[in-house]
Amino acid sequence: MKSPVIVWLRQELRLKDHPALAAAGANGRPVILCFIRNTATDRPWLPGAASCWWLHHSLREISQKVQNAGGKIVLRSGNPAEEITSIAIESGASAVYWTNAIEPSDRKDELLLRAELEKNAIGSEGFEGNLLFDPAEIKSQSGTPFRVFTPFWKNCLKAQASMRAVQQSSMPVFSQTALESESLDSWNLLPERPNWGKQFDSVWQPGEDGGQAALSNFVHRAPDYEQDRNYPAKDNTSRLSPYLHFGNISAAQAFAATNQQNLTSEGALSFQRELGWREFCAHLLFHFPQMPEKSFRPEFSKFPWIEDDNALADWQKGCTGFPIVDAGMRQLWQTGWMHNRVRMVAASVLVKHLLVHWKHGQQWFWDTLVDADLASNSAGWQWVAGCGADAAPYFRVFNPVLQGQKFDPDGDYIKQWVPELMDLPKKYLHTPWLAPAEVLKDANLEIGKDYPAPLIQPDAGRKRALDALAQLKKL
DNA sequence: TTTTGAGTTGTTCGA
DNA sequence: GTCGAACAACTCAAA
Repeated sequence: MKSPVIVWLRQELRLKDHPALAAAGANGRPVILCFIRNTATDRPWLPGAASCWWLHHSLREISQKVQNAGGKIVLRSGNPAEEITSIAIESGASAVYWTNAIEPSDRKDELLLRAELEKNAIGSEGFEGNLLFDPAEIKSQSGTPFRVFTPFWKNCLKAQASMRAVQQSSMPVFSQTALESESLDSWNLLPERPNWGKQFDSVWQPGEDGGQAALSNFVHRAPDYEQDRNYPAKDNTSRLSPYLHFGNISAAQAFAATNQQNLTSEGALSFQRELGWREFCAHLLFHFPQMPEKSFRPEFSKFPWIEDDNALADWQKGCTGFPIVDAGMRQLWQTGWMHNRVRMVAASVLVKHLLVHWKHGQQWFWDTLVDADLASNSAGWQWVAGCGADAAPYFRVFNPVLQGQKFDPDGDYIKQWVPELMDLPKKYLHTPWLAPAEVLKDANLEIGKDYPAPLIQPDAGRKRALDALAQLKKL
């Protein structure tokens, strides 16, 4: 009887195109899958509430699949190094395999586990699988990590030959283990009181099957992606982000799928560029592990942020008085996701018009997004705030009214998520506070009662942000 | 080696 | 109404 190999799952909750799993199951070796709910108290960035929802359903799906194949997933809570070593000893495993992670605390866990396993003469190996490229391999000509996206992605495309390819492998043999496992339900990953996730079920199908379905659905829409992706009402983004974050599908699968079908389509190339941004953010976090905590540009530690709990709460609830922002924030709360264009506008309003520290926005998105990803979320917020790598120039301040008029010209998106504005004529949909009294009356709307007045006038907010940034330059 | 040009997602102003 | 320029500072690659 061959001794089993353990595969430690984290953010690669799939069975196909899984290099660590394929290697573990090679030559008919029995495989034990395990997932450790990390309860180490010194660990920052434990999964947020929406992430927990997705995690629950992904784990349930994969564990069902493994069960159907005659095995089971071992679920444990605690410190990964200790738990996995003890699982390995209990099961007589010859080795533990995993997929290399990017998050600093995950990488620390890998080192600790490797050391623990070595002490017990158990093998260990980390595999690629989450990204298209190994972030340690990509360097500019001067040998340093890239800090600008375009040269980074050019470099990646030039090196396409060394991009990780999709791996076809048959289902491994799963060990019929008697190892103890906690029950998924006992982890209480789903919301209860209140059950804010009740709309999630109708919007998402977490897991590998849902990911494959979303990918093939997107491939048909990809030709129009370039044109339509900026219009939230058209809803022609890929919606693959949570599947990619949890590894329900791999980035390599997504890249390959859009390559086959639409080799020459602008839309496919533009989508692959977005995969490139995911890759770039991971690259940044890998090389600059402080990114989630500290501004990339050190001078921003002196930025005159305003601690304004009321403004923050209004922003979180979708009550800023800017319809496009409020629509986005409510879409986020109700579905765990927000359209990319609207994310930029909502984020810009928080950090520029309201001068609230980007960390508060980062934290809220972390808790509410089903696709919350430490690398992308942190890099994105720093980009909007202007303190990140390859960040927006300081003078680039989104005007929430103009953005709404440009990208939701008929107000369909706004009306979907801010129904109290339903009867307002198109002319005032983006500026309800400017509507004449009789128009408001006809629309059954009282500003300040049915819908808030804007927290700050767009031009005043813009000026205040530019002044704050100018002040920073003088220091 | 040094210089030069270009760089995800914008807005405003003045011609 | 449309269009180009201006709005920094810095990274990277190519000339």
